[in-house]
Amino acid sequence: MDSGVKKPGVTSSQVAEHAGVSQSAVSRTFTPGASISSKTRQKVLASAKTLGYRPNAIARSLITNRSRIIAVVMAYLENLFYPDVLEELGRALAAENYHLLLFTGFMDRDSDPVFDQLMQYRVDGIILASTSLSSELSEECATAGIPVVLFNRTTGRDAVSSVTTRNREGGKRIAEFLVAGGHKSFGYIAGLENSSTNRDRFQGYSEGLAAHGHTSIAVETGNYSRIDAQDAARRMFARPNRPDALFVANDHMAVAVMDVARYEFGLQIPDDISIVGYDDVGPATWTSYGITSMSQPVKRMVEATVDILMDQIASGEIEAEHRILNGELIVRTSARLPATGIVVRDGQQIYRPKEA
Amino acid sequence: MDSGVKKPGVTSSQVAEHAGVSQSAVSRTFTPGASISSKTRQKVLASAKTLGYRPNAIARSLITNRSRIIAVVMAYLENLFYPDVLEELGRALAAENYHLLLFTGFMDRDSDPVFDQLMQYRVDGIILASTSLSSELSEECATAGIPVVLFNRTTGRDAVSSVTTRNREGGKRIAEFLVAGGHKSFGYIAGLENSSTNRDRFQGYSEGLAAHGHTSIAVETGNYSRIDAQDAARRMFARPNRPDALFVANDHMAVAVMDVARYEFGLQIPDDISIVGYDDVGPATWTSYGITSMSQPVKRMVEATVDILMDQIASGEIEAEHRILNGELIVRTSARLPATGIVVRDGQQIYRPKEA
DNA sequence: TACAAATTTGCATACGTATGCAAGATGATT
DNA sequence: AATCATCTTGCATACGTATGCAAATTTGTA
Repeated sequence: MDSGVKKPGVTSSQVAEHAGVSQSAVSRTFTPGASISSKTRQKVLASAKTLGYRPNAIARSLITNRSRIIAVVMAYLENLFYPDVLEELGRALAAENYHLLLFTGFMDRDSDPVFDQLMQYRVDGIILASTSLSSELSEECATAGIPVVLFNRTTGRDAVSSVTTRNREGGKRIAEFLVAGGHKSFGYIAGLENSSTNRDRFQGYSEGLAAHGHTSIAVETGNYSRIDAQDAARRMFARPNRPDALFVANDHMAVAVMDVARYEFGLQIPDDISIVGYDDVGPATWTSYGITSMSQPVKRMVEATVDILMDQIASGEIEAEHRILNGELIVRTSARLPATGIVVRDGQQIYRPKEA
Repeated sequence: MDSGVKKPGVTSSQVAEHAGVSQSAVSRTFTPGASISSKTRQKVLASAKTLGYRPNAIARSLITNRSRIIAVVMAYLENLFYPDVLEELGRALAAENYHLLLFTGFMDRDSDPVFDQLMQYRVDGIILASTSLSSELSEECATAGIPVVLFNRTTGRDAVSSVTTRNREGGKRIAEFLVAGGHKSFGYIAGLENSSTNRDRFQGYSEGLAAHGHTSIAVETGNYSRIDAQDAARRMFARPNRPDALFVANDHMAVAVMDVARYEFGLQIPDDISIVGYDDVGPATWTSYGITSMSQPVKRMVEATVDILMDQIASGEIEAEHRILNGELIVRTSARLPATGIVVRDGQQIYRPKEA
């Protein structure tokens, strides 16, 4: 039964009075690197403890023009890859004493309200980890002078920083792997059609196949969504000339595709059809699926992202920077094995054809 | 190649000057319900648009003592139930014009730093959706006068609000379902041992079984973690008297348990063993698993949570409130079916024994 | 038209902190 | 002991907005 009023909150002035020093002294006590003698510092800390004082981050932000808040925009969390990323981001940002303001669940082109919110909170940086978000948003932010990093995505004009993996090379390696496995007909379940990851992966895939004389690819679109992927799979498997090798643009869709293959079409994997995914995340690693998949190194991607942001915040320079990391083709049970090229590293089977 | 300085940011005074009015007028234009004529309002809005002005939420917070930020604390996102909750929370809070500050990835008892951060940002409310978080934290926040809601969790002393489902009744219904299915020996894969959900689910389960004369339950602990659940399953299935009915405390563990059962022990589900889970989330619904599971109505739980917070913020009264919602036992393929009691609602099979 | 009531406006101040500047305290060097 | 360099400290002010109060304006009424 508390009073109906709002919490009062102890201020630095109150601490100052209690400790018999100036408000400045209190401020300096809680400002790393400020000029303060250890004697008064101790006095202040003691008073602060007894009064239960904590610096008001809001007021601090107002004067320093730094909120120590990073906005993270993610269209959806249904794909476990993103929760994974989110958790790592939380860790990495906390380590830098930054905090994470999450925006999610609005995958329409109607990005303006989000942008408004971002601007209103004067966030110090923005991470766009959404494959389906208007790329105007990123430009808008950059124009406003706020560091932006595209996570797992790029835009055509590279005015804004990004962190990605070699999606094209990944698609190519998958093609080589499937060709080496002796497959003859190939399919592709696409992600969001206007996303850079989808474009790059498919480009690499088709280039890789073309290099071995395979120029025809059966394509259906799953939009990186489970439901759409199921429908795409149904169309794919109902084709008269069903492919015997299938690259699904991410693992999230791949598990849905595998369920359709097994339980709706009675297909044996990998005997009747080989399936390869992308991300190496969550269910892909479970025994039921065991998806052969190009990995994306989440931890290193997150490190790079935070690194770029911290750099730009510290320097004030917003020069676009592009970090491109390597993945590996993790070999499991969802696709037929080629005769050679599989090596073991860190207890995992990976595909590494000798490049010559 | 921008200048090295920080973004300037348009202020209300600049807008005021441009529009030929006072700063107060600008403020009132952006304050719903404030006293302002529509004529000056239009002038201000026009100037604001041309200058690209957006109210500074930080400065506003300082004076109103309201940050419009809700802190969400989640220990881990590995279990898809939580990303699901997170996405709904994002939606619900955005609808109320609140924002979501996410804290995650620190499941140690070392909660003090988190608490510090929360306090420093003067968040308007806190949602603790973490099963493994020190319950002291919640009391601390309540003491500080900040509304707190425990999500999917309670503490012994009900000084702090909570939103849960009827876990005990859920456990009981699962017991009845398995007994009605003709099972004779029963097991339980436990969640975190000191969590309220685990305690309540197990209590209901054992009460329900006891009511039919089954007093011995094989228990192993999976700590709501995938890895631990696998180990627990191995121990469980290696027992000489392996149970033929198994209640796994949540779906996240249940899928791991099913994989162990099928691929390490060669068990047929549900012929050799029936498995029932809890949450009705993610993989549980996939064909590969098809877990019979007690549902938790995420959407309604989130609504209740936000509702409680908004009430307490608006009124300033922090009277603990406990919302307890109902779930249903969704029947799929992971457990043997009882002869009666299964009804169809909304296209789903659920178990509803006639209570008499 | 005159006057009261209601509405709108600007002034001034407050929110809680950080920081440049000058004054004061301390220590080092001869 | 005297001079100078180095630290500490407090004062005053600024950050960008909201709001009580009184003055100014508009609206309504007789």
